[in-house]
Amino acid sequence: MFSLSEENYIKAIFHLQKHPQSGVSTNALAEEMQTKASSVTDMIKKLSEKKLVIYKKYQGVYLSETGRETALKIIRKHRLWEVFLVEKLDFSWDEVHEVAEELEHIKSEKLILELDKFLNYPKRDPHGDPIPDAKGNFQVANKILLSDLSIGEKGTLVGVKDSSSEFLKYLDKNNIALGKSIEILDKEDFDGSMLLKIEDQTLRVSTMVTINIYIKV
Amino acid sequence: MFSLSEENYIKAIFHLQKHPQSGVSTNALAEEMQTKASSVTDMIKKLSEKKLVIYKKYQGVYLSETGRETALKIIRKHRLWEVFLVEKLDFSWDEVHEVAEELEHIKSEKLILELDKFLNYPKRDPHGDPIPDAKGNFQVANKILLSDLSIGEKGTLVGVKDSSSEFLKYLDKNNIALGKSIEILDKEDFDGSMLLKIEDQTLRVSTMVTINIYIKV
DNA sequence: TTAAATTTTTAGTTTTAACTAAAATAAATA
DNA sequence: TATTTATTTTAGTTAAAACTAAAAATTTAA
Repeated sequence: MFSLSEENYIKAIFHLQKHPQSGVSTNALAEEMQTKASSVTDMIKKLSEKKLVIYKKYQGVYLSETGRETALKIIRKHRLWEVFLVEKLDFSWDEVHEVAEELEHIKSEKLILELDKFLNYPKRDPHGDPIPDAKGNFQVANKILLSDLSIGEKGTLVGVKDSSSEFLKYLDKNNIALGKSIEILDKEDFDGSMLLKIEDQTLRVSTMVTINIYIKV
Repeated sequence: MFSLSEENYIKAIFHLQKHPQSGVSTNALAEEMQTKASSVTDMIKKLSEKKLVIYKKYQGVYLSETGRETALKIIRKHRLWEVFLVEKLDFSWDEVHEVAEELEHIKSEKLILELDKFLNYPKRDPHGDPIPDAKGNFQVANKILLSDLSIGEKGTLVGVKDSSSEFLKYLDKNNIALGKSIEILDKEDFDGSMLLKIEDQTLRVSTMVTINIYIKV
């Protein structure tokens, strides 16, 4: 149906489109895809001809409805495979991304349907991100960034924004994991760092950490 | 490491090399790869530069030791995924090949090590073919073609030569499966067809069938 | 509101892996 | 052995997806 490269572009546009409501810029896409702006323009033209994106010169690019559906299918596959790797093959949450990046492109409806069943229809991946169902629907959690909480507020860790291996290993090392309860004991106005009570332990973390953790209050 | 196309060529050469002890011909490879002889020549030159094959113009091509190891790794992955699909995801043995053709190219040592463990180190795939271990070793079964048996001989069905969906569905329909005991009740000299006793049923099959079933006597 | 800086697009190349057509080599046959 | 036939290789193209360098459009700033 679509080439590897086309699928990766669609996915990248989907991820970048979330933040701004405006179109995705050529440069932003080039950055995300680790390529040059000129290559992006070429590919966008192709995707536009295939009706996967809406594109006007110099105006940025948007996913069409078909494009959005395509993106959600790929994301569904990616996240289901991540669950598989962690729950069945003993991968840790910082090891799954790269492999899932490859597995997400395997083309078989049945494979994903059966994998979903085998995993018992999981709703979230190992990083707390929602898994779209076969129709592309998924629940958007009412989560907020840890950095937006004030002293005294409490919540549960439900996701991470940065899924890099480095960040996840830091969390592991400090015993911070999905589902743990967190309370803000203190917050430093100066640099935004926080003193947290995570279950029974107390820990001071920098803004780099607080802006990458999602909390459900 | 190697491109998708390179891996598929290596695999094809491995499969074709089994039969004749001589080199694999350009035309045979073209047939196997569903491409033109000229494309094959191009690719063989590249594989030769990468030391995966041994090649002299007009002399056919052979896998080098590295090439053989590479082929066995891909075959190991293919067959492990087939076991996964059948045992965990309820695929039938005629549905697994295509998907495994894609999965076999996923690049992760850990993935295959863990998958092997998860499946409890299977020795054979759903079609009875041996699965190489992590070092590339596998047991060669002392199997023979059903067509080579004579009236009165008995054995167990241990594999199929043709793994096409059509053939496998034919076997399913007639209740012929791996592990079943088979006895030759009669054999027609004229066309090679056989009257078989398979467990409790009696069935007449054509040569097309007998030359594609492996028996262990 | 021009001029400078930035972003984006165009034009032209490169690489990979295919292709066609024609030439070269090897094998088969008269 | 000479000639015909079949196989294999070479030469030159094509398409996808990247690239560089330069031109065009947009945005920012003087």
